[in-house]
Amino acid sequence: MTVRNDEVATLLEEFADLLEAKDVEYKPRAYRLAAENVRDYPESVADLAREEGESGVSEINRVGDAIAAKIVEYVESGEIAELEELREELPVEMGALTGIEGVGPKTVGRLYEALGVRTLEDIESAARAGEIQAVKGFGPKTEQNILEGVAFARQSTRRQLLSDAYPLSRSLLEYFEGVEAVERCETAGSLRRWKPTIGDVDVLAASDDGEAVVDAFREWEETDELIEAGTSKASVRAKGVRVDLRVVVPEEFGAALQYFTGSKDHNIALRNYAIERDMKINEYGVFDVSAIEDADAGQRVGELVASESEAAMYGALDLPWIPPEIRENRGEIAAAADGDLPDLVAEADVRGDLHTHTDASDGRETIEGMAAAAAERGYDYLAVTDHATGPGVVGGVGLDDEELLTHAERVREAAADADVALFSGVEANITADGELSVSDDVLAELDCVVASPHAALDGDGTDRLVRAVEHPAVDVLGHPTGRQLNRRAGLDVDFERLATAAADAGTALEVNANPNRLDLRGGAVGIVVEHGATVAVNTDAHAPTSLDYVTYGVHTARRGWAESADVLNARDADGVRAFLE
DNA sequence: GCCGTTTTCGGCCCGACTGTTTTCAGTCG
Repeated sequence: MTVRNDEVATLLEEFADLLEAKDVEYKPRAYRLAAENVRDYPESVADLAREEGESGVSEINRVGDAIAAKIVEYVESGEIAELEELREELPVEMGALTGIEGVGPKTVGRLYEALGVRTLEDIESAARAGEIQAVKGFGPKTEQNILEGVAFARQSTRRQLLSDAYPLSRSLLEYFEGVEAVERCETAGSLRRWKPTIGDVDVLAASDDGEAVVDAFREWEETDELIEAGTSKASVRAKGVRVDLRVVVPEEFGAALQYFTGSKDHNIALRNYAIERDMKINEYGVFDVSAIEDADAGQRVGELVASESEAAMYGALDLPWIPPEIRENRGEIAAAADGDLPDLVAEADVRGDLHTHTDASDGRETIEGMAAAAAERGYDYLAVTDHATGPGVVGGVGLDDEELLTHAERVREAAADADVALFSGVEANITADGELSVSDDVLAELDCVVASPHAALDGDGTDRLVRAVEHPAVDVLGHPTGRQLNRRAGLDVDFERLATAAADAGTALEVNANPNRLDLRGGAVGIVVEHGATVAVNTDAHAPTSLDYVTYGVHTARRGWAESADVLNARDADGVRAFLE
């Protein structure tokens, strides 16, 4: 059994919550920090535990001897004795209960002590019975808020996909354009960094009249429910997504935008970079504190150097502006200081799509319709890669060998009248052993062969995927891990090995831009690019509108530091033809 | 429980908001 990093991290977070509920000091924070670093650790922590034991695991940042021992214990035995004891002492469904807005570990602990509340059902019936407001420290408002929060917590434990959060943020920004009190506004937070899933939407507005902006926010047509509102910040629920607004004065907009975009790790590293240069950076600006004795004496201590724009904020530290997608403290500050920031691929660089479907398999549009949609986007070419039959794709959806050849002929006929170059192709299935579901002589007849895993999507997939990229007919490895956000984790993959094999074989690795997939993810793109392999940003579109997903794919590739030269479909048609041959 | 050009013990980010509290605790980002 493989133990995933996020599984270990979740256990450590439960540890933290249980300790916090018991009013233990400082340890909860230690467990949470360790959990974050375990979750972000680039390799399998379980493998590390098995191969190098406690000393290896304690090499992870913020993981010391005690937590390392617990991780090893979990990997070896499947449980942690001390966590089991804590669970017995406080037998509550911690994750579910803290999912209620406004309910944290301490509240859970107190309600368990006072009322024996263990589950969402318990807390709901206690609230209905009026028992909660009778507990010291709780009142009718809190009880009512819990009651309202329970219903939402039941259905919404998931993180939002970009395809939910991004359009919502655009809608709010457009609305604010018409609000007089708003001078400027911008998305911040993980959405601006284009993380594949979003906890909530953060929007920042510049105004000298915070109350007017908050009032307008409350009247936004998408607002379903007000969560809280003050004079400088407010939160609402809109289409099931939490939207947080902050209002700052225009002079400090850049500082606030930088601060609230994060990531937290990037900001900590940047703060330290500033301190080393006798500067101080926070959400109000960059300050020169070289002449100040106590730089911690206040929020705006020292001589203000920059605050109005983000570029000026970085410029005050002698750094070029760093694109939000790479603000993850993965070396971007050093690269910026050295003048080595990548020239990231842009959406306008994309010249075509190499993984699309038509009504010949499970798409909803004809070859001609998809070609017209590609032309309308200004593309130079489109590959028609309908499903082949095979593991994970049933006959009736996928095409067999004979149907593939007929379909390729129809693509060639359509190409004569199309305003873009058309490549005939297929999305073949990769079997559990790494073989393809289409015969070699059929593959040889097609311009563009995408090979993707559609079945047996768990366990280590490296051997199988390496075999597929080394197949001479394969041009693109489609959605390599097969993950689906909020649904399944997909294959475990040694991306270094896969990237090396792909670079040697001249096969591109896909960033599938479908917002349910985003596979490869940004971190994997970084490894792929570093090892010299080529990336293809494809939408896997099953209808013309899905070609728009390219936005999500490009920003995911940018999270992996991909430049235009790394991206196959940023080349012109001849360049792509040369690669496919 | 973790960590150290504040280094082996003594600290651990912090401000806004809400609700309950008569001066503050819990949650959230």
